[in-house]
Amino acid sequence: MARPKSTEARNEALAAAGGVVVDIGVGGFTVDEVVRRSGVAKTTIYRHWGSAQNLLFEAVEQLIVPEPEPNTGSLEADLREMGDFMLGIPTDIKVRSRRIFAGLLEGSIDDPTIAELFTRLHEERRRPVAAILTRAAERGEIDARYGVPPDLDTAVDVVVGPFFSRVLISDERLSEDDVDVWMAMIRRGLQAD
Amino acid sequence: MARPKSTEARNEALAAAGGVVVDIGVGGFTVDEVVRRSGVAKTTIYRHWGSAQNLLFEAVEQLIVPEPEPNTGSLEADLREMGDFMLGIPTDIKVRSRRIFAGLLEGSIDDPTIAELFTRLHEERRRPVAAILTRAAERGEIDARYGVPPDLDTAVDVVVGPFFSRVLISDERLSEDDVDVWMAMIRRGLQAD
DNA sequence: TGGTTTCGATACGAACTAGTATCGAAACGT
DNA sequence: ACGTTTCGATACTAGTTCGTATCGAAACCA
Repeated sequence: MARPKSTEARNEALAAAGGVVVDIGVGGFTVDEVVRRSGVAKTTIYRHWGSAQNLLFEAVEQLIVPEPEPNTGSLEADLREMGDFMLGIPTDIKVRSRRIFAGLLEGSIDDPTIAELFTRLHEERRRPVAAILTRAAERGEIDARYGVPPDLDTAVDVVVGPFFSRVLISDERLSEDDVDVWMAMIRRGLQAD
Repeated sequence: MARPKSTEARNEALAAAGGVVVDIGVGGFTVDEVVRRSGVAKTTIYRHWGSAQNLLFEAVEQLIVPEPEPNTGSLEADLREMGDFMLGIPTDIKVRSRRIFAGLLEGSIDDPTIAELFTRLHEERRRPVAAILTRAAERGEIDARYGVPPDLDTAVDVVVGPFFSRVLISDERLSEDDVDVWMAMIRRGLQAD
Protein backbone atom coordinates (compact mmCIF):
# COMPACT_ATOMS: atom_id res chain seq x y z
CA MET A 1 0.00 0.00 0.00
CA ALA A 2 1.32 3.41 -0.91
CA ARG A 3 -1.04 6.19 -1.93
CA PRO A 4 -4.73 5.55 -1.31
CA LYS A 5 -7.32 6.67 -3.85
CA SER A 6 -8.13 10.29 -3.30
CA THR A 7 -11.59 10.66 -1.82
CA GLU A 8 -11.39 14.29 -2.80
CA ALA A 9 -11.07 13.53 -6.49
CA ARG A 10 -13.81 10.94 -6.15
CA ASN A 11 -16.22 13.36 -4.52
CA GLU A 12 -15.52 16.09 -7.04
CA ALA A 13 -16.09 13.75 -9.95
CA LEU A 14 -19.29 12.39 -8.45
CA ALA A 15 -20.62 15.87 -7.73
CA ALA A 16 -19.87 16.94 -11.29
CA ALA A 17 -21.53 13.80 -12.60
CA GLY A 18 -24.65 14.67 -10.64
CA GLY A 19 -24.57 18.12 -12.16
CA VAL A 20 -24.37 16.65 -15.64
CA VAL A 21 -27.41 14.45 -15.00
CA VAL A 22 -29.32 17.45 -13.64
CA ASP A 23 -28.31 19.92 -16.34
CA ILE A 24 -28.11 17.70 -19.40
CA GLY A 25 -29.96 14.56 -18.48
CA VAL A 26 -29.32 10.84 -18.41
CA GLY A 27 -29.40 10.61 -22.18
CA GLY A 28 -26.72 13.20 -22.71
CA PHE A 29 -24.43 12.02 -19.95
CA THR A 30 -20.79 11.73 -21.03
CA VAL A 31 -17.58 11.13 -19.16
CA ASP A 32 -15.86 13.90 -21.07
CA GLU A 33 -18.37 16.39 -19.73
CA VAL A 34 -17.67 15.22 -16.20
CA VAL A 35 -13.96 15.70 -16.89
CA ARG A 36 -14.60 19.21 -18.21
CA ARG A 37 -16.60 20.19 -15.15
CA SER A 38 -14.62 18.54 -12.40
CA GLY A 39 -11.06 18.87 -13.56
CA VAL A 40 -10.58 15.27 -12.53
CA ALA A 41 -8.66 13.29 -15.13
CA LYS A 42 -10.50 10.76 -17.23
CA THR A 43 -7.97 8.16 -16.21
CA THR A 44 -8.82 8.73 -12.57
CA ILE A 45 -12.53 8.38 -13.23
CA TYR A 46 -12.03 5.04 -14.93
CA ARG A 47 -9.80 3.93 -12.09
CA HIS A 48 -12.61 4.69 -9.64
CA TRP A 49 -15.69 3.51 -11.51
CA GLY A 50 -14.44 1.31 -14.33
CA SER A 51 -17.09 2.40 -16.78
CA ALA A 52 -19.21 5.39 -17.65
CA GLN A 53 -22.31 3.45 -16.72
CA ASN A 54 -21.15 2.79 -13.18
CA LEU A 55 -20.49 6.47 -12.67
CA LEU A 56 -23.88 7.38 -14.12
CA PHE A 57 -25.53 4.84 -11.89
CA GLU A 58 -24.02 6.26 -8.72
CA ALA A 59 -24.62 9.83 -9.86
CA VAL A 60 -28.32 9.18 -10.33
CA GLU A 61 -28.56 7.17 -7.16
CA GLN A 62 -27.35 10.05 -5.02
CA LEU A 63 -30.00 12.30 -6.56
CA ILE A 64 -32.84 10.12 -5.34
CA VAL A 65 -33.96 11.80 -2.13
CA PRO A 66 -36.53 10.30 0.22
CA GLU A 67 -39.95 11.90 -0.02
CA PRO A 68 -41.67 13.19 3.11
CA GLU A 69 -44.19 10.83 4.63
CA PRO A 70 -46.85 12.81 6.46
CA ASN A 71 -48.61 11.04 9.35
CA THR A 72 -50.97 13.46 10.99
CA GLY A 73 -53.77 11.07 11.91
CA SER A 74 -56.24 12.09 9.23
CA LEU A 75 -56.37 11.49 5.49
CA GLU A 76 -57.41 15.06 4.83
CA ALA A 77 -54.42 16.55 6.64
CA ASP A 78 -51.97 14.02 5.19
CA LEU A 79 -53.09 14.82 1.67
CA ARG A 80 -53.05 18.55 2.37
CA GLU A 81 -49.51 18.26 3.60
CA MET A 82 -48.42 16.36 0.52
CA GLY A 83 -50.17 18.87 -1.70
CA ASP A 84 -48.50 21.78 0.04
CA PHE A 85 -45.17 20.06 -0.31
CA MET A 86 -45.74 19.69 -4.04
CA LEU A 87 -46.84 23.30 -4.36
CA GLY A 88 -43.76 24.45 -2.50
CA ILE A 89 -41.22 22.79 -4.77
CA PRO A 90 -39.27 25.48 -6.64
CA THR A 91 -39.59 25.59 -10.39
CA ASP A 92 -35.94 24.77 -11.08
CA ILE A 93 -36.18 21.66 -8.94
CA LYS A 94 -39.26 20.61 -10.88
CA VAL A 95 -37.46 21.09 -14.16
CA ARG A 96 -34.59 19.01 -12.86
CA SER A 97 -36.91 16.28 -11.63
CA ARG A 98 -38.65 16.12 -14.96
CA ARG A 99 -35.35 15.81 -16.78
CA ILE A 100 -34.16 13.00 -14.53
CA PHE A 101 -37.51 11.26 -14.75
CA ALA A 102 -37.63 11.45 -18.55
CA GLY A 103 -34.07 10.27 -18.93
CA LEU A 104 -34.57 7.29 -16.65
CA LEU A 105 -37.82 6.33 -18.36
CA GLU A 106 -36.20 6.46 -21.78
CA GLY A 107 -33.03 4.76 -20.62
CA SER A 108 -34.83 1.99 -18.77
CA ILE A 109 -36.29 0.66 -21.99
CA ASP A 110 -33.19 -1.19 -23.10
CA ASP A 111 -30.82 -0.77 -20.17
CA PRO A 112 -31.61 -3.07 -17.22
CA THR A 113 -29.45 -1.14 -14.77
CA ILE A 114 -31.20 2.10 -15.62
CA ALA A 115 -34.50 0.27 -15.34
CA GLU A 116 -33.62 -0.80 -11.82
CA LEU A 117 -32.71 2.76 -10.95
CA PHE A 118 -35.98 3.99 -12.37
CA THR A 119 -37.92 1.42 -10.40
CA ARG A 120 -36.20 2.52 -7.23
CA LEU A 121 -37.06 6.18 -7.88
CA HIS A 122 -40.59 5.19 -8.70
CA GLU A 123 -41.04 3.14 -5.57
CA GLU A 124 -39.73 6.01 -3.51
CA ARG A 125 -42.47 8.18 -4.95
CA ARG A 126 -45.22 5.64 -4.30
CA ARG A 127 -44.17 4.55 -0.84
CA PRO A 128 -45.46 7.51 1.19
CA VAL A 129 -48.74 7.55 -0.72
CA ALA A 130 -49.29 3.87 -0.06
CA ALA A 131 -48.59 4.44 3.65
CA ILE A 132 -51.11 7.27 3.83
CA LEU A 133 -53.80 5.21 2.14
CA THR A 134 -53.17 2.17 4.30
CA ARG A 135 -53.53 4.19 7.47
CA ALA A 136 -56.66 5.91 6.15
CA ALA A 137 -58.16 2.51 5.40
CA GLU A 138 -57.34 1.28 8.89
CA ARG A 139 -59.09 4.31 10.33
CA GLY A 140 -62.09 3.64 8.13
CA GLU A 141 -61.76 6.89 6.20
CA ILE A 142 -61.70 5.07 2.90
CA ASP A 143 -62.88 1.66 1.73
CA ALA A 144 -60.82 -1.00 3.48
CA ARG A 145 -59.90 -2.75 0.25
CA TYR A 146 -57.92 0.29 -0.91
CA GLY A 147 -55.60 -0.12 2.04
CA VAL A 148 -54.07 -3.44 1.03
CA PRO A 149 -52.83 -4.88 -2.25
CA PRO A 150 -53.80 -5.35 -4.95
CA ASP A 151 -56.35 -2.54 -4.83
CA LEU A 152 -53.89 -0.43 -2.89
CA ASP A 153 -51.68 -0.31 -5.96
CA THR A 154 -54.56 0.85 -8.09
CA ALA A 155 -55.48 3.47 -5.52
CA VAL A 156 -51.91 4.73 -5.45
CA ASP A 157 -52.04 5.13 -9.22
CA VAL A 158 -55.24 7.10 -8.88
CA VAL A 159 -53.65 9.40 -6.33
CA VAL A 160 -50.28 10.02 -7.94
CA GLY A 161 -51.40 9.79 -11.58
CA PRO A 162 -52.85 13.28 -11.84
CA PHE A 163 -49.58 14.74 -10.56
CA PHE A 164 -47.56 12.76 -13.07
CA SER A 165 -49.88 13.92 -15.80
CA ARG A 166 -49.74 17.57 -14.85
CA VAL A 167 -46.20 18.09 -13.68
CA LEU A 168 -44.04 15.45 -15.30
CA ILE A 169 -45.82 14.99 -18.61
CA SER A 170 -47.73 18.17 -19.44
CA ASP A 171 -45.01 20.26 -17.82
CA GLU A 172 -47.53 22.74 -16.50
CA ARG A 173 -47.56 24.45 -13.17
CA LEU A 174 -49.52 23.00 -10.30
CA SER A 175 -52.09 25.39 -8.83
CA GLU A 176 -53.88 25.34 -5.49
CA ASP A 177 -57.11 24.67 -7.35
CA ASP A 178 -55.53 21.54 -8.81
CA VAL A 179 -54.72 20.30 -5.33
CA ASP A 180 -58.26 21.06 -4.15
CA VAL A 181 -59.87 19.14 -6.99
CA TRP A 182 -57.40 16.33 -6.50
CA MET A 183 -58.18 16.07 -2.78
CA ALA A 184 -61.91 16.10 -3.36
CA MET A 185 -61.51 13.35 -5.93
CA ILE A 186 -59.65 11.14 -3.53
CA ARG A 187 -61.94 11.79 -0.61
CA ARG A 188 -65.09 11.01 -2.52
CA GLY A 189 -63.68 8.53 -4.97
CA LEU A 190 -62.14 6.16 -2.48
CA GLN A 191 -65.00 6.17 -0.02
CA ALA A 192 -66.77 2.96 0.84
CA ASP A 193 -69.94 2.38 -1.15
CA MET B 1 -38.12 17.37 -65.64
CA ALA B 2 -36.77 13.94 -66.21
CA ARG B 3 -37.08 11.28 -63.54
CA PRO B 4 -39.37 12.11 -60.62
CA LYS B 5 -38.43 11.13 -57.09
CA SER B 6 -39.38 7.55 -56.46
CA THR B 7 -42.38 7.37 -54.16
CA GLU B 8 -41.49 3.73 -53.70
CA ALA B 9 -38.09 4.49 -52.21
CA ARG B 10 -39.65 7.22 -50.12
CA ASN B 11 -42.31 4.92 -48.70
CA GLU B 12 -39.85 2.16 -47.95
CA ALA B 13 -37.53 4.53 -46.14
CA LEU B 14 -40.35 6.06 -44.16
CA ALA B 15 -41.72 2.66 -43.18
CA ALA B 16 -38.27 1.54 -42.07
CA ALA B 17 -37.85 4.77 -40.11
CA GLY B 18 -41.11 4.08 -38.31
CA GLY B 19 -39.82 0.63 -37.48
CA VAL B 20 -36.65 2.08 -36.03
CA VAL B 21 -38.65 4.43 -33.81
CA VAL B 22 -40.83 1.55 -32.67
CA ASP B 23 -38.04 -0.97 -32.11
CA ILE B 24 -35.20 1.22 -30.88
CA GLY B 25 -36.85 4.47 -29.87
CA VAL B 26 -36.52 8.14 -30.65
CA GLY B 27 -33.28 8.37 -28.72
CA GLY B 28 -31.56 5.65 -30.70
CA PHE B 29 -32.81 6.71 -34.08
CA THR B 30 -30.09 6.80 -36.75
CA VAL B 31 -30.14 7.22 -40.50
CA ASP B 32 -27.70 4.36 -40.92
CA GLU B 33 -30.17 2.03 -39.26
CA VAL B 34 -32.88 3.14 -41.66
CA VAL B 35 -30.49 2.47 -44.53
CA ARG B 36 -29.74 -0.99 -43.18
CA ARG B 37 -33.41 -1.87 -42.85
CA SER B 38 -34.82 -0.32 -45.99
CA GLY B 39 -32.08 -0.86 -48.53
CA VAL B 40 -32.64 2.72 -49.62
CA ALA B 41 -29.38 4.58 -50.14
CA LYS B 42 -28.37 7.21 -47.63
CA THR B 43 -27.97 9.69 -50.46
CA THR B 44 -31.57 9.16 -51.45
CA ILE B 45 -32.80 9.70 -47.92
CA TYR B 46 -30.99 13.00 -47.66
CA ARG B 47 -32.36 14.02 -51.06
CA HIS B 48 -35.87 13.40 -49.77
CA TRP B 49 -35.71 14.73 -46.23
CA GLY B 50 -32.61 16.88 -46.06
CA SER B 51 -31.78 15.95 -42.49
CA ALA B 52 -32.08 13.08 -40.08
CA GLN B 53 -34.36 15.15 -37.90
CA ASN B 54 -36.88 15.76 -40.67
CA LEU B 55 -37.09 12.04 -41.31
CA LEU B 56 -37.50 11.31 -37.62
CA PHE B 57 -40.18 13.95 -37.37
CA GLU B 58 -42.25 12.46 -40.16
CA ALA B 59 -41.67 8.92 -38.93
CA VAL B 60 -43.03 9.74 -35.50
CA GLU B 61 -45.87 11.80 -36.93
CA GLN B 62 -47.22 8.87 -38.92
CA LEU B 63 -47.23 6.74 -35.77
CA ILE B 64 -49.62 9.06 -33.95
CA VAL B 65 -53.02 7.50 -34.45
CA PRO B 66 -56.25 9.24 -33.50
CA GLU B 67 -57.87 7.90 -30.34
CA PRO B 68 -61.51 6.82 -30.37
CA GLU B 69 -63.95 9.35 -29.04
CA PRO B 70 -66.94 7.55 -27.58
CA ASN B 71 -70.21 9.47 -27.52
CA THR B 72 -72.92 7.19 -26.19
CA GLY B 73 -74.97 9.72 -24.28
CA SER B 74 -73.90 8.75 -20.77
CA LEU B 75 -70.68 9.26 -18.85
CA GLU B 76 -70.78 5.74 -17.52
CA ALA B 77 -70.95 4.17 -20.98
CA ASP B 78 -68.39 6.54 -22.48
CA LEU B 79 -65.90 5.69 -19.75
CA ARG B 80 -66.64 2.01 -20.03
CA GLU B 81 -65.97 2.16 -23.74
CA MET B 82 -62.67 3.93 -23.22
CA GLY B 83 -61.72 1.44 -20.54
CA ASP B 84 -62.54 -1.49 -22.76
CA PHE B 85 -60.51 0.07 -25.54
CA MET B 86 -57.52 0.38 -23.21
CA LEU B 87 -57.95 -3.19 -22.00
CA GLY B 88 -58.11 -4.41 -25.59
CA ILE B 89 -54.82 -2.94 -26.71
CA PRO B 90 -52.36 -5.78 -27.40
CA THR B 91 -49.24 -5.96 -25.29
CA ASP B 92 -46.83 -5.31 -28.14
CA ILE B 93 -48.67 -2.13 -29.06
CA LYS B 94 -48.46 -1.00 -25.46
CA VAL B 95 -44.74 -1.64 -25.39
CA ARG B 96 -44.35 0.35 -28.56
CA SER B 97 -46.44 3.21 -27.23
CA ARG B 98 -44.41 3.35 -24.09
CA ARG B 99 -41.19 3.45 -26.05
CA ILE B 100 -42.40 6.27 -28.29
CA PHE B 101 -43.79 8.14 -25.32
CA ALA B 102 -40.55 7.88 -23.35
CA GLY B 103 -38.43 8.89 -26.31
CA LEU B 104 -40.53 11.93 -27.06
CA LEU B 105 -40.60 12.99 -23.42
CA GLU B 106 -36.85 12.73 -23.13
CA GLY B 107 -36.23 14.32 -26.52
CA SER B 108 -38.61 17.19 -25.94
CA ILE B 109 -36.51 18.53 -23.11
CA ASP B 110 -33.92 20.21 -25.30
CA ASP B 111 -35.28 19.73 -28.82
CA PRO B 112 -38.15 22.12 -29.68
CA THR B 113 -39.28 20.14 -32.72
CA ILE B 114 -39.55 16.98 -30.66
CA ALA B 115 -41.35 18.99 -28.00
CA GLU B 116 -43.93 20.06 -30.56
CA LEU B 117 -44.38 16.48 -31.64
CA PHE B 118 -44.80 15.38 -28.05
CA THR B 119 -47.37 18.10 -27.43
CA ARG B 120 -49.33 16.96 -30.46
CA LEU B 121 -49.35 13.35 -29.25
CA HIS B 122 -50.31 14.49 -25.80
CA GLU B 123 -53.18 16.66 -27.02
CA GLU B 124 -54.45 13.77 -29.08
CA ARG B 125 -54.66 11.70 -25.91
CA ARG B 126 -56.43 14.38 -23.92
CA ARG B 127 -58.90 15.49 -26.56
CA PRO B 128 -61.43 12.63 -26.36
CA VAL B 129 -61.39 12.69 -22.56
CA ALA B 130 -62.07 16.41 -22.51
CA ALA B 131 -64.96 15.91 -24.92
CA ILE B 132 -66.49 13.20 -22.73
CA LEU B 133 -66.23 15.33 -19.61
CA THR B 134 -67.68 18.40 -21.30
CA ARG B 135 -70.72 16.48 -22.49
CA ALA B 136 -71.16 14.87 -19.08
CA ALA B 137 -71.09 18.30 -17.48
CA GLU B 138 -73.68 19.59 -19.94
CA ARG B 139 -75.95 16.69 -19.02
CA GLY B 140 -75.46 17.42 -15.35
CA GLU B 141 -73.74 14.10 -14.63
CA ILE B 142 -70.77 15.84 -13.09
CA ASP B 143 -70.18 19.25 -11.59
CA ALA B 144 -70.57 21.88 -14.32
CA ARG B 145 -67.22 23.49 -13.58
CA TYR B 146 -65.38 20.35 -14.66
CA GLY B 147 -66.80 20.75 -18.15
CA VAL B 148 -65.03 23.96 -19.07
CA PRO B 149 -61.49 25.25 -18.59
CA PRO B 150 -59.61 25.73 -16.43
CA ASP B 151 -61.06 23.02 -14.18
CA LEU B 152 -61.64 20.85 -17.22
CA ASP B 153 -57.89 20.55 -17.64
CA THR B 154 -57.50 19.48 -14.05
CA ALA B 155 -60.31 16.96 -14.44
CA VAL B 156 -58.67 15.53 -17.55
CA ASP B 157 -55.46 15.07 -15.59
CA VAL B 158 -57.41 13.26 -12.91
CA VAL B 159 -58.97 10.94 -15.49
CA VAL B 160 -55.93 10.14 -17.63
CA GLY B 161 -53.31 10.34 -14.87
CA PRO B 162 -53.95 6.90 -13.38
CA PHE B 163 -53.53 5.33 -16.82
CA PHE B 164 -50.28 7.17 -17.42
CA SER B 165 -49.07 6.05 -14.03
CA ARG B 166 -50.00 2.43 -14.50
CA VAL B 167 -49.30 1.77 -18.16
CA LEU B 168 -46.72 4.28 -19.31
CA ILE B 169 -44.69 4.73 -16.16
CA SER B 170 -45.04 1.63 -13.99
CA ASP B 171 -45.19 -0.56 -17.08
CA GLU B 172 -47.69 -2.87 -15.47
CA ARG B 173 -50.68 -4.51 -17.02
CA LEU B 174 -54.06 -2.91 -16.79
CA SER B 175 -56.69 -5.15 -15.21
CA GLU B 176 -60.46 -4.95 -15.30
CA ASP B 177 -60.41 -4.18 -11.60
CA ASP B 178 -58.25 -1.17 -12.32
CA VAL B 179 -60.82 0.12 -14.77
CA ASP B 180 -63.62 -0.46 -12.27
CA VAL B 181 -61.85 1.46 -9.52
CA TRP B 182 -60.98 4.17 -11.98
CA MET B 183 -64.57 4.54 -13.13
CA ALA B 184 -65.91 4.67 -9.59
CA MET B 185 -63.36 7.33 -8.75
CA ILE B 186 -64.41 9.53 -11.60
CA ARG B 187 -68.11 9.05 -11.03
CA ARG B 188 -67.96 9.92 -7.36
CA GLY B 189 -65.03 12.28 -7.44
CA LEU B 190 -66.33 14.64 -10.07
CA GLN B 191 -69.89 14.81 -8.77
CA ALA B 192 -71.38 18.11 -7.73
CA ASP B 193 -71.15 18.77 -4.03
C1' DT C 1 13.65 8.81 3.00
C1' DG C 2 12.43 5.30 -0.29
C1' DG C 3 9.20 2.69 -2.83
C1' DT C 4 4.69 2.32 -4.50
C1' DT C 5 0.58 4.02 -6.25
C1' DT C 6 -2.51 7.61 -7.65
C1' DC C 7 -2.79 11.95 -9.85
C1' DG C 8 -3.50 15.04 -14.05
C1' DA C 9 -2.35 15.63 -18.86
C1' DT C 10 -2.14 14.25 -23.38
C1' DA C 11 -2.48 11.30 -26.93
C1' DC C 12 -4.43 7.57 -29.08
C1' DG C 13 -7.53 3.71 -31.09
C1' DA C 14 -11.93 1.97 -32.13
C1' DA C 15 -16.60 2.62 -32.98
C1' DC C 16 -20.40 5.30 -34.36
C1' DT C 17 -22.96 9.23 -36.53
C1' DA C 18 -24.42 13.23 -39.69
C1' DG C 19 -23.90 14.68 -43.89
C1' DT C 20 -21.30 15.19 -48.54
C1' DA C 21 -18.90 13.71 -52.83
C1' DT C 22 -18.56 10.82 -56.64
C1' DC C 23 -19.98 7.66 -60.17
C1' DG C 24 -22.02 4.28 -63.23
C1' DA C 25 -26.62 2.55 -64.06
C1' DA C 26 -31.30 2.92 -64.51
C1' DA C 27 -35.67 5.28 -65.13
C1' DC C 28 -38.52 8.77 -66.70
C1' DG C 29 -40.40 12.77 -69.64
C1' DT C 30 -40.57 14.65 -74.08
C1' DA D 1 -34.14 7.88 -78.74
C1' DC D 2 -32.13 11.49 -76.09
C1' DG D 3 -31.17 14.27 -72.21
C1' DT D 4 -31.98 14.93 -67.48
C1' DT D 5 -32.46 13.40 -62.96
C1' DT D 6 -32.77 9.96 -59.41
C1' DC D 7 -31.07 5.66 -57.92
C1' DG D 8 -27.82 2.61 -55.16
C1' DA D 9 -23.07 1.95 -53.79
C1' DT D 10 -18.99 3.36 -51.87
C1' DA D 11 -15.93 6.30 -49.89
C1' DC D 12 -15.01 10.12 -47.34
C1' DT D 13 -14.80 14.20 -43.81
C1' DA D 14 -15.65 15.79 -39.42
C1' DG D 15 -17.19 15.30 -34.94
C1' DT D 16 -18.26 12.63 -30.77
C1' DT D 17 -17.73 9.06 -27.40
C1' DC D 18 -15.77 5.18 -24.67
C1' DG D 19 -11.96 3.35 -22.98
C1' DT D 20 -6.73 2.61 -22.88
C1' DA D 21 -1.78 3.83 -22.99
C1' DT D 22 1.87 6.56 -21.46
C1' DC D 23 4.44 9.57 -18.44
C1' DG D 24 6.28 12.86 -15.18
C1' DA D 25 4.85 14.71 -10.77
C1' DA D 26 2.94 14.39 -6.45
C1' DA D 27 1.19 12.11 -2.35
C1' DC D 28 1.15 8.62 0.91
C1' DC D 29 2.70 4.49 3.93
C1' DA D 30 6.33 2.23 6.25
